[in-house]
Amino acid sequence: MTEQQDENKLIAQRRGQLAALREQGNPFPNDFRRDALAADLLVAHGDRDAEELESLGVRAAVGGRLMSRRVMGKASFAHLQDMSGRIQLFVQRDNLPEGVYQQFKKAWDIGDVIGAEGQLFKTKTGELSIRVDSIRLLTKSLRPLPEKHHGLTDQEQRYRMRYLDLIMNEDSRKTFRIRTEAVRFLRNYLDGQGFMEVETPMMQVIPGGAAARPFVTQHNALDMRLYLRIAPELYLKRLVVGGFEKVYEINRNFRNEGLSTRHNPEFTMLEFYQAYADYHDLMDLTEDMLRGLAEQVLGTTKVRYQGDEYDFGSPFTRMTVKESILHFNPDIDAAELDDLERARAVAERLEIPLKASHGLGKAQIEIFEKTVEHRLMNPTFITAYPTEVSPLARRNDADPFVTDRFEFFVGGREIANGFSELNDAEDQAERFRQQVAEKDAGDDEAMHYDADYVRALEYGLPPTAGEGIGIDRLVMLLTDSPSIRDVLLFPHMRPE
RNA sequence: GGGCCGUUAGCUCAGUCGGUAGAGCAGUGGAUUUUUAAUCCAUUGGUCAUAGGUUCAAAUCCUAUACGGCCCA
Repeated sequence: MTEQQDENKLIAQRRGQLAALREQGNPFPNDFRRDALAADLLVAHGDRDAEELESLGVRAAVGGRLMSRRVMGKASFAHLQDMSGRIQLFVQRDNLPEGVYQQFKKAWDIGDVIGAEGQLFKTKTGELSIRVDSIRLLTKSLRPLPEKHHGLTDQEQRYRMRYLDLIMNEDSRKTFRIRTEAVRFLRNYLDGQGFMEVETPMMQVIPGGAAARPFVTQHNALDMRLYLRIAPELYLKRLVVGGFEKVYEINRNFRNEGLSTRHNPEFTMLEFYQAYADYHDLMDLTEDMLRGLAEQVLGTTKVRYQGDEYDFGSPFTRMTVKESILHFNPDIDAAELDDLERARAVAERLEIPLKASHGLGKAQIEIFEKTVEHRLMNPTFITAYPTEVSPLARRNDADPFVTDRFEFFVGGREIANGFSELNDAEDQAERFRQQVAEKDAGDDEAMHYDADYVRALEYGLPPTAGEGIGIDRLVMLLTDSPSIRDVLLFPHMRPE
């Protein structure tokens, strides 16, 4: 958008007012100091009656954005909005120095940032208000705010101009406060369990730890290609090798994929690793942590999402991939899932396209994703993922066809993925070689061979379990948001 | 990538069968010293997303493009 394109008469008018204000001095002063927030005043004095307030004579200086103005001749009511909420101002001509009321009425606009001071009182309708005896313009706003009662509803504008969305929509402010509170809870929880927060590279020479297409960038001085990370996993496990036996990181991952209501190119992941633990321990931890999270952030373990309700209070369901397929597909026989040819026939019946290179494990997962995943509504752990689709997970001792791995689902969506780590360096090397073969065969999401990671494992990774939790999807659940864009302050958008 | 829907005043939205572009809020002028979607009177404001096409005539019908929303892969 060019500078001039969206100018209009309303903006021109305000520029005129600003020019007039410049004549009188700096229209952007920064010497006003407030001593109260709207919500704090309401908490402290909202319940007092008119006489009590009058006798107490409480004064307050508030700063905020002018959100409404009702002029009734020589007196006006207005609402000021600050970071905490809103408070009403009662502005009277005869209570202000000569000329100030006229400025308030004519030169200032809704949307301007104002500082005001006066005594608290109750209006005859009982609303706590400030009887203003001092008021100043602190920032002139040049653009008109959206309509006061419908607000800003256009999704595109809400995403592109989040600042305006935040000014206008309390729901939006609430969503991002919950997001911050949720992340804070998770940090506190893990800190309390003795985990250490760390930061690992966002730019990697070999993008590892997940199956995804990376973003590519260029380091000029070293003249080399670098990748934005798709996961921190392999670095966090190097730290466990180094003796930091309980670590976590909350940070951005980048995946070069399409956009959808569940996908943004950059998204936030919590990953944590714990030595001398297995995937059962992490399921227990996850269950306790997420139940506590819901209680802390929502005040209840019943999470309402898009008209449904998910119960985080009861023990989370746990079943294997195969059990879940049989549970949701009564027409499939257990034996059909144990034979590649028969599993392929099942996939064909379900209209799932399989590549010739896909083995039995991949076939099972395709059937699972098509028929089970979207039906896992209440919190559910699915375990025993095939080794074929789990190149970094430890094989199960009793059944090496599967790994000691789980994924966690709520509302039909994958929220977390965890497993006992593969710490057999020779097995890991072999699995990397298989991934490379798949990449050579055309799978551009297959992993690279990471020789330094294998070398780290050769020094010895203690028995360890690790997990990743998708923060954005978790916050979507907690805030009843239908799109990932609703929980990202600045979601990725095509250029205007 | 495919399908469906949307784009009209600063914002929220109407716009009939193709026949002069509408409302509310905001703004502007006026009245108003307890309003809170304040009220009352008057009033300004439009590249109907963009580019083509059909037609005597297009916001309206057709095509393409852009951006967005929803669903599917």
